[in-house]
Amino acid sequence: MAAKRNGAESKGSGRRGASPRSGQEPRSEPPLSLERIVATAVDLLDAEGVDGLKMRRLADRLGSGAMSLYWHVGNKEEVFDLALDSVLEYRGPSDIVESRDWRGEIVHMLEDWRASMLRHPWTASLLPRRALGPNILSRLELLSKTLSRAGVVDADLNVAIWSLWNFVIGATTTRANLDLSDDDRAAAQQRLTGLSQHYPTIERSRLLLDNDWDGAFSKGLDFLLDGLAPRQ
Amino acid sequence: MAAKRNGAESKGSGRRGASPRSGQEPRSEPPLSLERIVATAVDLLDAEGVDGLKMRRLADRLGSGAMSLYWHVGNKEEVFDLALDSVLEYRGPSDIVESRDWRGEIVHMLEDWRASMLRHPWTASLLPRRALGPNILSRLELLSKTLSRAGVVDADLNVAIWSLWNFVIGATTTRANLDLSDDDRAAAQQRLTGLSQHYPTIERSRLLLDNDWDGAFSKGLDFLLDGLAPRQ
DNA sequence: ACCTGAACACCGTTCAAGT
DNA sequence: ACCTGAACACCGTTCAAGT
Repeated sequence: MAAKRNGAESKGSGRRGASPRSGQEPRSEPPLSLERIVATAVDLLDAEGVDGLKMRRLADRLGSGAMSLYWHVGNKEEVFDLALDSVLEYRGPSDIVESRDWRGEIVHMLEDWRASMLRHPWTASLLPRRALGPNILSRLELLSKTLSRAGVVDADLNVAIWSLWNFVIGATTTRANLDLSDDDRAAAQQRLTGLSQHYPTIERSRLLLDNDWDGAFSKGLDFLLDGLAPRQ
Repeated sequence: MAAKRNGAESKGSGRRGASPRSGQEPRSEPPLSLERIVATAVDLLDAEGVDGLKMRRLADRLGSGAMSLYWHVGNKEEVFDLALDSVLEYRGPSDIVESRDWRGEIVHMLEDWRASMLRHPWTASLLPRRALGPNILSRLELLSKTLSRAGVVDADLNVAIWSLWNFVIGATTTRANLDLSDDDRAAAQQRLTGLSQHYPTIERSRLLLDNDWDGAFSKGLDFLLDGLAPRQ
């Protein structure tokens, strides 16, 4: 309820706070800033996962008191939102002017999307439950534009986008979580072979042991694109 | 690490009837049991969401001391696992003998899957991050069998299953979470229209306002199936 | 075998206060 | 404007102990 913080907008590009004499203090910690907080949060999440991000630990890494964060940030949820979006910035060509190969473009965009998420596995748990930040929206916009230009009619556009979104989200969350713990995999294998009479088909196809995630993603994406916009 | 509990198997099918609406009126609580714990956990999750499940609160509803749960259950994670799987029991025809319409069967299975999850929105956050219980595996087995019978060659089987899995997971998590908070939706709309020059395409297609989730799911599923196994 | 209260080790956040 | 320590209200879980 405190009337203090209101920077919930993330200030768009941030960046304005460049101290005139910046770069003078290699020794001591630079002052707190939204940018530093977000960047450090990403590091922490990379290192310790979703459950590893605690406000006190984050403050520790920043060399500040735990409560100092709350001047820059409303609460922990906001840290999640900002970290998530910051990691999903699209660095590919922001616009494709002459897209002869629209399908290749889409495949590239989605594989980049997936790769960005797998580089930071915690995004898989967060993305589906959080608000969409500007970088995420940019990706959707570009995807949308490319599909539209590729000839997908307006009536099918949203279905196409959500289908691709679903595919990426599902693939990354599954990949990030099923793969993370080897002991779980081993246990699952044990259980499956033990109960192979109950699940003969998926046992035979080695569904849970198949770890060609990359191949499954690109092949599945191909199938989906075949359905969405068959090559003429 | 205590050597006590080991009933991690969930005892097969969970959740059979018993006192339907016996909240906490009668003073004579039945004794604690895994089944009661899981069923009550589901109720609690339905009512309060993932964050609403606390061991103390769960014990309250069961009319027991908070620590009593730990005799039946290893920890909170296990409660999540058991609740999740118990809710995903498939009640459809457990086997399709003469499946003329395999495609219809698959659509039915997946729409039932989605419906089961949306009836308990918290499953959307849990399913991708947890171990696969027997009911989930049964669904995968049946799906696998049907696809195989439909003529999907073994080499494509795993890709097909994971693609459909991805689609269902992505669709339900997105639906459950984006739809949950109306204020978020309003905020997103505001932001989007305010920044419509940045995201003209998705603004024009009203991507974030389109709430025909059911239609998007079945249409998208149709597209995906077209790609996976084109009707001859 | 089953259940329990007290207690520990946290964690997010409020508050009153410093500069 | 920015930062802080002390303190509060939790929460999962251990433990020693009850029946």
